[in-house]
Amino acid sequence: MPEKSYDKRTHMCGVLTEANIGQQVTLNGWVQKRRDLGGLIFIDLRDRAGLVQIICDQDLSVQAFQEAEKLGSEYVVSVTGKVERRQAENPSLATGVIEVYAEKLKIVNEADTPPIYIKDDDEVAEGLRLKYRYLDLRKPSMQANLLLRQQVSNLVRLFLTEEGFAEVETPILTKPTPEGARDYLVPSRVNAGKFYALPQSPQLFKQLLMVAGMDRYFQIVRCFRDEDLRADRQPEFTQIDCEMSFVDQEDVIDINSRLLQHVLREVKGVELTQPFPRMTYQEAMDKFGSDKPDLRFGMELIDLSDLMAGSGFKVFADTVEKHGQVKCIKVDGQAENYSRKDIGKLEETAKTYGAKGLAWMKVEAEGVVNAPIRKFFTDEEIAAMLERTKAEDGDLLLFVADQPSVVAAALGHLRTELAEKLKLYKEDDYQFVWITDFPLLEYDEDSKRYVAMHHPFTSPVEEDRLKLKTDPASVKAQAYDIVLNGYEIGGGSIRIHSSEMQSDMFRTLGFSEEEAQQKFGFLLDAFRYGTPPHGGIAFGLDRLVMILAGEENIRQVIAFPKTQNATCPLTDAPSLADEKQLEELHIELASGKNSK
RNA sequence: GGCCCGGUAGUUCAGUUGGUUAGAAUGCCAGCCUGUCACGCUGGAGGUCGAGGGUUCGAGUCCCUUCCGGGUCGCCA
Repeated sequence: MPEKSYDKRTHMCGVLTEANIGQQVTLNGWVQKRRDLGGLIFIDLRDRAGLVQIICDQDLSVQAFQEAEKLGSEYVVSVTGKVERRQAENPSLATGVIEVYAEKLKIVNEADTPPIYIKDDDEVAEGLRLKYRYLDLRKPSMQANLLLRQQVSNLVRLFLTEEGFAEVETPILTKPTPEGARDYLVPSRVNAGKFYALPQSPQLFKQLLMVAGMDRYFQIVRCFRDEDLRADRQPEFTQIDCEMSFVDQEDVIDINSRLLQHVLREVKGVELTQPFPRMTYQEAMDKFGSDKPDLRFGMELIDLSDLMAGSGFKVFADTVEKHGQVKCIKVDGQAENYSRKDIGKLEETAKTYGAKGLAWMKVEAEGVVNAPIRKFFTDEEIAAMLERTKAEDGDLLLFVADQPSVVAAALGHLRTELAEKLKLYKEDDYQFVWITDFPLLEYDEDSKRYVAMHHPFTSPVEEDRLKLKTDPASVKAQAYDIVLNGYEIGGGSIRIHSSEMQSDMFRTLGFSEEEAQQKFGFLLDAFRYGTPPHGGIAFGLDRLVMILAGEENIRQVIAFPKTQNATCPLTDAPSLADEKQLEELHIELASGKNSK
């Protein structure tokens, strides 16, 4: 019988310590690095557990030495030898006090020179990293991210299971949803001309599971949305999806706060106190200009509208007159560090969010205000502004005057941009906040109708129920988002559980009776057979793991992500279909010609 | 769909006002080297300057188009 190409390993590379000194071990791994000193060859051998140094000395083993001479980067080898204490320790390596004296070395498989560096501090273009993802994933940081992801999934799964949640799978081939994001469509071969959609979320199925009496459901589930990508958005992503029966908003918030507390404790060793902070949507927008405020730092938006109403600065006064706002943020101690040019750049940022400009003031020594707009204000007005903003010498004030949504967007984004630049927060700080009291509906100018802010199955708060017909815009929703460090990592609501209420909601959204029946008839039917009050939440697992991993990009915690173009450089998906396949699927391309 | 940034050696980048043969580091190849760990030393190979078109005596450099990557606005119930 021919000898196997490798010897069975006894240990992982990265786990060897002083305790193994004197032991004979067999390691299987990849050549991270070979240092050939002529008569002596060092190899850094890598596996998932880490690196260990192998030493090949011809006085000890001619076989091992001769094989080692042939090694290149990323060759797969099998090494047997004795663990010994090093002559010179390497404190930067976990296994740095020991090394393995190779007695036998087998080249298990050769490797072409890798096109990208396989080390954590590389700066290889991301497109290349994705094309050679199987090499990129050999990097310790990427392996750590994937393992962290598994750890979080496991913690969630165990926690929810212990809390009585049942894990149930729901269909991936499902029905297109009229509201919400664009669907990925899947043609049906056996039903000519008909399509499934990939789920944007298992929303309706989890509600049906509540009707089914499952009481508490969860699923760690892939979801799909055919929208443009961002650093924190992929077209397919994973949700931790939960639903509970006979609960109110407080119940859902409580259990999920405890879930997050548990995850943070286990993963980060951080002890968060309960209850988590709360903020209404309105308060978040007013103070932070965002419904996902980053609470790791202050720099809140300060409203000066009342002071500016009759001021000498016409731009501000007129804006207030037209029901707009004048707000500012105070950048502590940065007056000297921001030149006009720097402020000009900030103004460009403000303009991307619709602001017409960015006014500024620098408070110099002894309360003297330096600003192009200084001349428009009386001393009393300046004094009032300084008092309101609590501005001190050396502070920089940045003002935006516009309609409230523009002021919020512009100052909200400036706030986070400045905080990042000025490092106003610690990387290992985890600030959760629940955002509540969202509006149920918002008016959509494009379609000239109300659309659900969360989704059309969200229940209004009890006291606003009757206003659904008379004053839809003022109705608050029993909806809540959980925000971590400025990222929305989850959101949910108490759902509508009566058929009539759900019909009312569809009417408010402008659906005809027929449309509602055709699109959601199955839900309305289900609701007639004894539906418990229910509600739930869904977390974005990728985003949560991204934050816990300290990454700024969701692709870093997904094994095989898509590029901004929603393509995969590794597999070259999406690709053209062959003609036969299209024919089977009853598809004719718009060009009129199906071809490769 | 809009805006911004980028694309030059396998990789990361530099490349002046448009001007001779497009450079560096690293990687790779060859030789030397018994305590390296960013090993060292010597030598070498390696380029469709993303693609196409234009301006020019002359384009990596200027103009137009286009493709690709990243960020972002819109979009993401």
